[in-house]
Amino acid sequence: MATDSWALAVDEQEAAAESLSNLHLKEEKIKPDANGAVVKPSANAEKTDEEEKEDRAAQSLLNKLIRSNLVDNTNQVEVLQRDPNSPLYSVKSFEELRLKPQLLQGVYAMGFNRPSKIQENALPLMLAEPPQNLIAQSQSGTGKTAAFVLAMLSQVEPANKYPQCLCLSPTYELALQTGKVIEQMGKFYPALKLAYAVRGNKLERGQKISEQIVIGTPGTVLDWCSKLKFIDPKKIKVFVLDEADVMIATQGHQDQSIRIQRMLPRNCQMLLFSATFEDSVWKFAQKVVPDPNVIKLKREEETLDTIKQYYVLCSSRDEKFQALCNLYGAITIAQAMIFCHTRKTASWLAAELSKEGHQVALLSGEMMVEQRAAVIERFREGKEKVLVTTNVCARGIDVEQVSVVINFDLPVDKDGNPDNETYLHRIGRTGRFGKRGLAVNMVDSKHSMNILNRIQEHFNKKIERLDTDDLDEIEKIAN
DNA sequence: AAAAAAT
Repeated sequence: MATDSWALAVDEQEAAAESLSNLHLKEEKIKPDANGAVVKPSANAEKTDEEEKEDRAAQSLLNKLIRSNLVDNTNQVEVLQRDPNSPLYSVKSFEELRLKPQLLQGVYAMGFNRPSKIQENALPLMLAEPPQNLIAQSQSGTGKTAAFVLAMLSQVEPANKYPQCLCLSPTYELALQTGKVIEQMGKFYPALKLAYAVRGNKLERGQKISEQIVIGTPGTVLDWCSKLKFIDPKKIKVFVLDEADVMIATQGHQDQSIRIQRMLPRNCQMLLFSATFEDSVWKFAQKVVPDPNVIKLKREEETLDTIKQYYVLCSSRDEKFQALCNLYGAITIAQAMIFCHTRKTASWLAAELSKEGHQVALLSGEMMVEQRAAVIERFREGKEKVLVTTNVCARGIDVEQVSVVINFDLPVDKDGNPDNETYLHRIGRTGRFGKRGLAVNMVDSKHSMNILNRIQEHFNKKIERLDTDDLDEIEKIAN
């Protein structure tokens, strides 16, 4: 894929990051000590025996907490076709799909050998002639992104220098992440270009863009299609809604998403993907998508089997903070995300943690986009171990080393009711692609205990108490 | 309440 200025900037950042991390590896080279035991010199150089002991305790705590069943791949896929008479089939290999050679090359270059469960069923429908509309629900980390990127890339005509595929994401960070997948998978199309319709990406007025694929957030995309006329929506062939439930929910980005959708041509293919669809949203989805095919991965609660869930009982925000500090040694063994309800709490918590001498990163919607891009990049590279954030990072953000999610505030909607979908998405940031994960919920009142109990009932999955003052009890619970 | 816009 030809790189535009934005993509080039990303490439340069990556190259710089790579050389930095190589340097880091050299410094950290593991070598045996005098007794033949292998230690990481830089990790223990300035630590006292006491601190080392704490480190070991934290490591063993983490290992016990996240020990869990391996992924059970027995999830069943349910497929409802818009034409029940046409043959139902799934593919077991990418070759069967007869993709263009450049696309197949891109698929293999990304390390995909065979389709995932959702891809087996979704790809034949999406690539059928004529193109089919699809509403698909499957858990976090099952390959939804690759599925719809493949659909866009197989429909696109690189020779036509105007936007033909449009993908909407709920946040800036997710748009960047998905854009990277599009760039990687499409890199063997020499003439293909991708445009990012996100905040801060300002273009010169008065001309159309030539990129064949556009990824973006709703507000900017709407502007590009209507007021600024950078995009001719009538020429869009494939329209993708990622995290579709929040994109069409009244509480979410419904207005803008639907306004964009109405500008598209009648025969435009519509693809809706999400891990969750609350009942009312599911009904609305089937109303706005003409003749949809529907794919559901049964037993959504299976997701939770690879994630150990706990709660910590406190009586105030300050106590939650203390409990979090007690846990800190354990959570920083790998990477962790800490979710707060408001931007204000997030920035307060990040400040308090750094006052305690902990290195943390902060990410919320009140920050400038340049800053947000830099923070998420540092977190991805592992330069930041702990990310304090809001619901901006609840969905889709995929950082492999994240093994701990902490709900400093439980997810609630605007009426103060438990937000089960957001809960599932948040803790789904860990335990991705079959890895194990740990979720810790901080409770600070009768009210939030009630919220937690309702979440527990909704998923019918025990959330156990964790006492961060008592290491013995932690061990006991972990066993 | 958060996110999302060149308003």
